[in-house]
Amino acid sequence: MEVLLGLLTIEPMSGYDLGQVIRDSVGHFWNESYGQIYPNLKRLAEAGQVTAQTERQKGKPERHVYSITKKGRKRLAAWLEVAPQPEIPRNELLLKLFFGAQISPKISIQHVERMVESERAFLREFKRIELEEIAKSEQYPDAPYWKMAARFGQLELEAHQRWGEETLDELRKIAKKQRKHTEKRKKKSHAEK
Amino acid sequence: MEVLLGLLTIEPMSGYDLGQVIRDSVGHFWNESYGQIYPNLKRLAEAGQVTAQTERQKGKPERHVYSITKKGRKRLAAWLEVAPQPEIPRNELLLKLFFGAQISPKISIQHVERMVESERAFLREFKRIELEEIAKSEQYPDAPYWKMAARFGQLELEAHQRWGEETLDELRKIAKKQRKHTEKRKKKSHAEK
DNA sequence: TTGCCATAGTTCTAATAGATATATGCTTAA
DNA sequence: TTAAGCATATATCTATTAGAACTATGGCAA
Repeated sequence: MEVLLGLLTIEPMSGYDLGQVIRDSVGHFWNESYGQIYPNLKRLAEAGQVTAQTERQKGKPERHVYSITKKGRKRLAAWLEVAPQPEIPRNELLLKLFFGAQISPKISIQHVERMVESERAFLREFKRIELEEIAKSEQYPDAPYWKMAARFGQLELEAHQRWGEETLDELRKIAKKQRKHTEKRKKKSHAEK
Repeated sequence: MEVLLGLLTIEPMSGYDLGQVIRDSVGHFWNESYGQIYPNLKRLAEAGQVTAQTERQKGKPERHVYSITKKGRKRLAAWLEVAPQPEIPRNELLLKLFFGAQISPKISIQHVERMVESERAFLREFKRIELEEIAKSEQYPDAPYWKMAARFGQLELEAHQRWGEETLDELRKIAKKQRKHTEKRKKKSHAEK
């Protein structure tokens, strides 16, 4: 909920815009579905923490643009000062890997490869964002903070890539060992025929 | 739900045990509340994927020990082969940092320091676990997989520590600059009196 | 004309954390 | 002796959330 207030300090926006901006600016560490955005904007408006202006648009549907109020800024500031709660972890890849002995190592290899590949694309995206932030840093007082948040994502992705490489090595060793073992088995069974 | 099946492949356990084991073994990347554990065990039992045995205990309440069935093993294996979905991020510290320009840098410093300190304790815990895993690795076919999952946590924590240090440096610079600016302001306002 | 896409918003379902509560016993302190 | 605290063990409930599914407005292309 407070992410809406935070983003409205940058500029007034519609619910749809907020959804887009959340995805594009804080999406690597925060998520908010439209199922929450719209009802929460309504709540915030009722509480006098944002105001809504209806706009007619050419070629598009009519939209409600929300602006933060003084009251909203106060609420945001109060929230920002509260100690953050830790993230609740829920990493399906790791859970599947943890029980990996129940399946072929080839499957685990695929799971890890998929992650490594998709996160590589995100890493490239961070490089691009970094260049943009440098260009913007004179315009916005928030920019150093944005950069710090982005840096977290970058370091995390680098750690994931490193882990991915190590883990693929290990899994390939296990797969090789198993193949050997399977071949041994086959040989033995052939000899028995 | 499938984490329950996975852990029951290791040994039969009660719901309470499962809660403890989840916290202690996969807790750095997976969470499951008792609000899910009990209803899900019931569901799994109804589906014939686990069986329940009631035990009387001396000095403690009666307990239901669950064992995985063949059917349960099949379900687990099928689930393990499905491509994992990415984690939904929700990192409150980063969100609060992102909007840090709205508050004093001192508050942001506190938030980051708190994280660095608490994750340092987790890092020490990983070192301890690592020694244990080495000792166990002959006993369990799963042990290499457990080690890989633990390694992820370790690398992630190291990345967080690194980020924390960089970020505290940066925040301290901002705070210093602001203090200077505030003193300049004070001087100026004093001169105007 | 229909389908697709983008903008814009709403409702609904399934899932989850964690708070709260209950129950069984044992131990310790008042 | 009683109450509180603790561990084991389970169950219920509330608030929150993602994302699927849906509706609406327009424009453009097949």
